[in-house]
Amino acid sequence: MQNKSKPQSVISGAKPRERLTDRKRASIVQAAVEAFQQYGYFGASMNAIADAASVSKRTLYNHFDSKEALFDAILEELKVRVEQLPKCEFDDSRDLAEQLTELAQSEIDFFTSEEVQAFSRAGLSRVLGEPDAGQQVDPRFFIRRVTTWMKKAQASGCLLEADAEFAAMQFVGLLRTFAFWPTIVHGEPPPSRRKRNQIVSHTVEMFLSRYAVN
Amino acid sequence: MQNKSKPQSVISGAKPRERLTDRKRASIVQAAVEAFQQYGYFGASMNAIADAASVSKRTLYNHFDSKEALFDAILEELKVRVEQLPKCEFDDSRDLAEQLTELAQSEIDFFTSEEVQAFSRAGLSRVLGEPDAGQQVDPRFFIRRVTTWMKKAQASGCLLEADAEFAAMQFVGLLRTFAFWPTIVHGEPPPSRRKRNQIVSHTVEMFLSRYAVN
DNA sequence: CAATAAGTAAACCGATCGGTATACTTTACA
DNA sequence: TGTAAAGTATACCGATCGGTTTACTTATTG
Repeated sequence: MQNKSKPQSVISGAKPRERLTDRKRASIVQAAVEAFQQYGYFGASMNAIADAASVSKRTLYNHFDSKEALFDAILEELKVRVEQLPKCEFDDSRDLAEQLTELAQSEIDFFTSEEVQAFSRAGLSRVLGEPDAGQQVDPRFFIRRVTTWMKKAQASGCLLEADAEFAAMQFVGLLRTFAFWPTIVHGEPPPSRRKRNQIVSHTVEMFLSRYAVN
Repeated sequence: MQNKSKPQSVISGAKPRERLTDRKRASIVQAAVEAFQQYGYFGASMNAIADAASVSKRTLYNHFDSKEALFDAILEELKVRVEQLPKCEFDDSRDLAEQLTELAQSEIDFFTSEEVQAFSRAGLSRVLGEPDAGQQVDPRFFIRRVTTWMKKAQASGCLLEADAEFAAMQFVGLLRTFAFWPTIVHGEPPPSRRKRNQIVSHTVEMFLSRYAVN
């Protein structure tokens, strides 16, 4: 018997006194996230996940009926995370650039986080190998928050009228160009806090130079 | 031992009057591109590629020592393609927006093309499953053309001084946000000519509103 | 404190993978 | 036209995969 103090789910919060079965489950999820990140969906074997989780293979299959089910369970947890992001309501009494900066910052913090990175890599590798099975995620889902912000800012007359969703994609796209895709594709380390601030400020600057009312 | 005498593109279709061995090779490559695109690097099996190419497995391995070699051979062809893109030299006697539009258009045409899409999917699926073995592609490679354009435009005083590579990434990133990643990730059909023109014009507009000297 | 739910290790299954071996036929060219 | 190069079909190899089975031990709980 080795570590009794296995960390909890990478994705959900910490809970100190859990039943063994819950700890096992959390251990599995953590190992799965790491394995999927490191080797992709197909490269991560259930054997390896069970080993890394210090769990017998049968236990793994008692918790999750299949590799797919395991993956989907993690995906579901991730979606919850997205919905728990701060609301970022537009407030026309506050400075526009300041609010945009906040929005960009929370956005960039989200998708440079380890869990999101891990799962994006895994999800991408899966969708690339099983084009059919991957359409469970709405492309608009991850920019919905920004889109609604844009709409409100436009309605308040603080932003030029334009296709809000398009503008939101430009905004998020600029962030992802520097802080998401390079990490995913080239395995670069995620940008430092300082780097991220630069990216955010350049993005806000470009966005406002196009959409600010003057 | 691979190439003997083969100036013709491996990626494009087979020509009628070739030696049998060349036709076989071309057939293999074509089948491989399609298989890699459809099933990803790991999902595409050498058996399936041989069958699809109407070639015996031994012939496949006579042309390419391994799956990796086959993949790399195609990758090499793709690089040549990139280098053959029109030069797009900056010309300060011409309208800035017009030139930027041309640059964007040739850029977007390139990475919405079927071959580039196919190979991006394959390359991505591979790099996600073998993070170590995939770093043969320089991230700067695909924006080099735009970067040098930016530098010349800046030197001519037509664009605001700024980090040329960063600006190039913003420019290309905006294009890819709409015309590359959605196709790769969500399997959407590539945007129509009309759609692409819209993307180009919005991108040029945003870019100029930030970097044009006025 | 039993009963039972959940855990363990290890062998096993059928399928598939990348790649090779064998034995033979077709194509290309000096 | 004869021979070497390149093609074919098919079976095979060892490894690994997702998932199951067996026989047993440990935790949790009424």
